[in-house]
Amino acid sequence: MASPTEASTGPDRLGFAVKVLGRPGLKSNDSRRWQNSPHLKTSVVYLDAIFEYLAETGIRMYRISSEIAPYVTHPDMPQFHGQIEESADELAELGERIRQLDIRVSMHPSQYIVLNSPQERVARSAVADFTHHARFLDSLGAGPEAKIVTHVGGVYGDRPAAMRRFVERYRVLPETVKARLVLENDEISYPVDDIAAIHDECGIPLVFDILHHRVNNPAALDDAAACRRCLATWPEGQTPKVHYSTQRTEARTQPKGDGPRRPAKSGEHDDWIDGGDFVAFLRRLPAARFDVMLEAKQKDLAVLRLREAIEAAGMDRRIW
DNA sequence: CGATGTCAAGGAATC
DNA sequence: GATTCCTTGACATCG
Repeated sequence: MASPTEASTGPDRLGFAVKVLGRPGLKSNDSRRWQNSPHLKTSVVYLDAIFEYLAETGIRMYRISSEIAPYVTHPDMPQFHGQIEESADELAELGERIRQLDIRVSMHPSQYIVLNSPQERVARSAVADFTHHARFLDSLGAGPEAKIVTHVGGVYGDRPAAMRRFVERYRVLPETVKARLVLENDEISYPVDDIAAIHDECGIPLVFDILHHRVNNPAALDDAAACRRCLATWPEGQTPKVHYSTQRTEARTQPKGDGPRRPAKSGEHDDWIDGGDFVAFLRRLPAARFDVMLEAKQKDLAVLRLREAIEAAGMDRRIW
């Protein structure tokens, strides 16, 4: 790499999360239960096949399942805790392949990982979980753009105090975690202006999620302004990342018969990305560079379909 | 084989 | 303090 940074000079990236739909039989992690001794090494074999598929389709961004190392932080199952070390060779090899393919990877720990919880036990286990995620990405030899995405957490009846707890706990995280942790606006509790305030306190980079913003935007910031606010929080030389999805407008399962149609729940992801909306969004941010993680139910198929809309629109801004 | 129950974990609303 | 929903898929067991 020519510069100390790793920002790509190619087009910005379009990616998807975890599950592959475009080819039958590809699994994203070893999800067997503990009785059957699942292992990270098995997940790595699965990932290898997924990256082969990504190479064939030219998809250059992918969110790895946070269940990749089964039970690795489970408090009652110490026999699972050494999986990352046990898989060091396999992970190094996989990481080499990921770098050759120039794929940006990320992870997104589950809803149970809550750094700002008033319960010390919960906060400690969040730190342990982040640490394990960082250790996994480090074992791949992934660069600094391989991020771990989280939310602020709960409100607990006192928003300022809950935000302060996030900041205080972020400040004392291990450096390996701080190098990778990024904060996303959520659909219920913490909109962009709140996470921006948290960034101002502790410097954590922000991931703009457009769907969450559209359903949780009390400050009435427009999409492009809110996005710009988040993009500006990233360190020089790292390409920011944005989450993009289209809101489902009609419930997936409808009552049988001629009865009234049931509306979708607010904030539910649609199967696909609205290409016209996406192109319009990008056109409002002509000078900005950022990678886009799509969160559509049709996963990789939605990436492939969105490419068609981008091409048809004849965009100047390059994203693929 | 198809149907059904289960899964480590938190938060919030409800009673 | 206990219960249920949130949301998701796929494993695992049952009939």
